Amino acid sequence: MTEATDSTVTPARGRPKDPAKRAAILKAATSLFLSQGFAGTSMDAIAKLAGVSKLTVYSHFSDKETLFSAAVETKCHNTLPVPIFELDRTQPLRTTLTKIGLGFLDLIHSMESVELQRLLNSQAAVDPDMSRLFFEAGPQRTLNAMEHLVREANQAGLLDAPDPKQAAENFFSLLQGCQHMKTLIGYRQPMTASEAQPHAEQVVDMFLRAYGKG
Amino acid sequence: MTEATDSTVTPARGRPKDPAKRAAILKAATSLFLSQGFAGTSMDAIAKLAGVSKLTVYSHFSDKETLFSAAVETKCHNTLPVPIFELDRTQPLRTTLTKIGLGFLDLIHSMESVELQRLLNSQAAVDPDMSRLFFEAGPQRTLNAMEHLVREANQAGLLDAPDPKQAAENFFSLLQGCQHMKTLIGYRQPMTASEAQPHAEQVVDMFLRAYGKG
DNA sequence: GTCTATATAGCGATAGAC
DNA sequence: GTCTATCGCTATATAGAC
Repeated sequence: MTEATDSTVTPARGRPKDPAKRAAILKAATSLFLSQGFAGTSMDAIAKLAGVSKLTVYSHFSDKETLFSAAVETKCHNTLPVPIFELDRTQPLRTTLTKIGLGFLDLIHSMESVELQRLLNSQAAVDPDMSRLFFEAGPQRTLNAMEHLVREANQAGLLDAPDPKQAAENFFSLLQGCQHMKTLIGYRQPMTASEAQPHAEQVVDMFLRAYGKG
Repeated sequence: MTEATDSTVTPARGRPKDPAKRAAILKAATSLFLSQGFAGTSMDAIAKLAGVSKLTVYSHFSDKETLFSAAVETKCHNTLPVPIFELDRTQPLRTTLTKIGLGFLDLIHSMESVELQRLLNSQAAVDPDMSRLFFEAGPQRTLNAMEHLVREANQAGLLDAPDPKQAAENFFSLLQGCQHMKTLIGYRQPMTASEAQPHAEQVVDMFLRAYGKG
């Protein structure tokens, strides 16, 4: 604050403080919080992994909760790329849905997503804001895109789903299945690509049996 | 488990140790672990809630992990009453399925179940055995019973589900829906009875559209 | 066998030197 | 602005009296 180096060319104006250390801290914190949980991660461990001293950590983030929030935010934007949800009328609907399904399975069975959801679950009671952040940045957008696709398919005469929003939820619920719950509680390994294919096909099959234009 | 009460008539012989204190400790531990998590629960808090001293706790359970395991085991036998899965041919299948669905929703949205699953999620990486215990004692039995019912319904000509096991999983996956995930991460309150009714009906509707005969 | 009091260790957060 | 050394607190687990 007392300072100098006023009219220099260097961007180190006023209080340059953080070059890339902040990023290193955030990266280390994210990794540890996801794998060890909130209580299981110490500020010392974060500092050590980031290659800085603990006080440097505190100079960037006032306390552990603040750092935790920042770390989770950086991982909250898991979502399917919107282009997947474009209804391509040159392809059969079944193909489009299967492709969406595979993308979704790949996303939710990534170590990243699994650990993030475990973390949110464990902090659900204490950090409801974080859950809101996550859900609206990720799942909600995916659900909206799917609902939009169902509406288009209805209008195109490809589907007969009276409640598109509900149909979208049902689609992803089926994709999650029991497998995802088993994975979250550690009873099974995340689904592999070769397992995902038949599962997605089976889900699309049921979905079309229920909502397909008959 | 390593107990004795050897060949004496008087229960106070030798080392009677635990009258009902063990039960009190387990009850307190279960309550705290479920609501506060593993790291968030101290042995002091358990002792205080159980109304005994901390050393008494340690005399019954060698360490915190052991107590944790024992506490979780006592809560792992949540399952749907099997009688619900009896196929009553005097009632429409839709009615039976809706009843099962409502029972399932009531179970998984109970505070007890929600907290247990959050706990298992947070300890998934460190306690895989516990997840196995839970899944096989609870969800697996429910799934088996449902699969059996689907098989019966197939034979009775009420359903046309080529893969009964898969159909059973799909049924419960639909019931869980997105709502349950939102509840787990703390984004929504558990589903109430008045919300459960239309949801169950909607699920049964889709299920019968997909697997119903004709 | 059970309780009060305590040893030991680890974590979050801070004070002072470069 | 960054690092080393440390305070204060809490929690697990134990030692000694009734």
